[in-house]
Amino acid sequence: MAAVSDLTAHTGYLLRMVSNAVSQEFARKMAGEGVTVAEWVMLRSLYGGEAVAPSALAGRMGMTRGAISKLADRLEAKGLIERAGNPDDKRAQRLSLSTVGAEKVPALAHLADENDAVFLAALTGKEQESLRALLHTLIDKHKLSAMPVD
Amino acid sequence: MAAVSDLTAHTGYLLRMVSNAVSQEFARKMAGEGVTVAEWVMLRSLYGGEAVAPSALAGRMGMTRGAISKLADRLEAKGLIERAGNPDDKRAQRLSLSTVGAEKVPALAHLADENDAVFLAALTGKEQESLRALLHTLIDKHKLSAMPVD
DNA sequence: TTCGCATAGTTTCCTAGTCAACAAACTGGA
DNA sequence: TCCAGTTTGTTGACTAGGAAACTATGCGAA
Repeated sequence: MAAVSDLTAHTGYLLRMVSNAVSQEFARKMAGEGVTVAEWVMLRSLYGGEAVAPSALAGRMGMTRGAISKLADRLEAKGLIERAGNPDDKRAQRLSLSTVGAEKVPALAHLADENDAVFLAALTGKEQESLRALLHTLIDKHKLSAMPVD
Repeated sequence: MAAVSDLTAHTGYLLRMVSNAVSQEFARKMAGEGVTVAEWVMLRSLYGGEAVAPSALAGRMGMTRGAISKLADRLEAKGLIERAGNPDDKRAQRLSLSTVGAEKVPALAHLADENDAVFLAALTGKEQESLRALLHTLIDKHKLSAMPVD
């Protein structure tokens, strides 16, 4: 007999369930600020640093260059980021936050902090530490690096 | 000064990172069998039980009825599920696995088991237990129920 | 020098969702 | 009884992202 394990028997399943719950709630909060999660990640990635090439962001965010191109279009249309050409290499661009964009990041970051805190409040401080440690172990051992967006 | 915490400071972020890694690898394996993750979840949900109404599946899978309708179209076109009318209520339908569909589930389930095992092998048995327990705590406390698909 | 290949970003086509409007079928209170 | 409101599944418009083709630019070896 082929044993068909229950869906919830898989830790991957539980992970997705929990992860989705946090993310969806977070997406809802971001939407209230007129921003998507992907947009938030890009804004945060550009915050307080050098201007960044779209292709570099693609790597960091785990998205294709095509997706980054469109995402940048949207953020530029909203006036939150700026595209600058690179005189050294006419193919290249440098993305950076606009003033408005930079001003918006702290508020969004606060929502992110809050979202995290509320969700994790279901665990004790020790448990939270434990969870974080386990996730870090998985990330390290699997050499995960892309910032998740979807 | 408004403190802007690092993206990776959020446990929700780590969760999404790990969850995405497992899911994407799983999606890749499912794709090799010509099935998407959402399709797998629907197939598994229909396995070994009564026929189910689309709207019930929508609830279980955390998707809209519209999405379920289209998903069922695809699975029906692939010959993996069957749609039956309900004489008691002419609006309603009952979805069930076709013979082919039922035969396919165990193989897919095996892939799911394997995917999980490989990923979690980065943790000791005790750690795996611990992770599962923490996730269950979060699920219980937040009363999560929808089967995650995306 | 220049030609072939690599690289950066864009664009087109496709997929899989959501949301909201809808038709058909059911239900229950006046 | 019958009609107003609800529920079921479907559909169309829209969105976000991936894959791959495409354009423009840069670079290195012959």
